[in-house]
Amino acid sequence: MVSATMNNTIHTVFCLLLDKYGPQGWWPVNGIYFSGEENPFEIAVGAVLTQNTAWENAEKALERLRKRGLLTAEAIVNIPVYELANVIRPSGFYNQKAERLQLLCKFYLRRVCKNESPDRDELLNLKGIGPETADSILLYAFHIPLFVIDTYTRRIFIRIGSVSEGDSYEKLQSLFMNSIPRDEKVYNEYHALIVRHGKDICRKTPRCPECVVNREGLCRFGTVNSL
DNA sequence: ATCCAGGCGTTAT
DNA sequence: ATAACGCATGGA
Repeated sequence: MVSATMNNTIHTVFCLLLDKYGPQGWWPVNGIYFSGEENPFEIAVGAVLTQNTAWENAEKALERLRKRGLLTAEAIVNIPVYELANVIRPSGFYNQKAERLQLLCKFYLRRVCKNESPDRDELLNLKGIGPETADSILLYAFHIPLFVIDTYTRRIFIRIGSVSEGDSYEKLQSLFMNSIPRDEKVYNEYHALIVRHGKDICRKTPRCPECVVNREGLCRFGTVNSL
């Protein structure tokens, strides 16, 4: 909106990534899993299942849950935890995730049923819900404008030079939220683009020659790194 | 065969 | 306060 917010690296990188990759369509808003409407509960479950896990694996677990009619909070709290664990096995860490899904579902039944968005602190108090998962749920399921920080975000912007190694989650989140307009759709898209870029180009061993950010001279790592 | 995924909690320094 | 570790499957 203000010119100061438009002319910064964070904003420019968003434009570059969007131009390069196009919209990512994250958390299938129009019903890959549900024909018709978006399902906040399912997005929340997916957010837990994908923790430190490839999305494809989380998706397999989601499919298995749905096929068994287990994609409701009631069903998940009522099934024995070891059975739930077995169903979500493809997502990895299935024992912890099963236990923690049940805690999330109890919270859901107690607090979220009536179209209310959950409170960030309430989510953080649940075992198994950290800042990234909480913000993912609030952003992608409830459309609350919170910028999600993950390992890709750190890696990419450490290399660009905007953040340093030890910076806290909150510090990074503030940086992003103060640098770009508080628009839920922008936050949604930007985080998805960061993940895409981190997977494809800014990997652990980066592919700097193929990187648009590097091409525009915005990444100091790319100029040092020859590969 | 190794490495890594859209983290988090617990335990050790 | 922060570093190290366990949790686990599936794809590249």
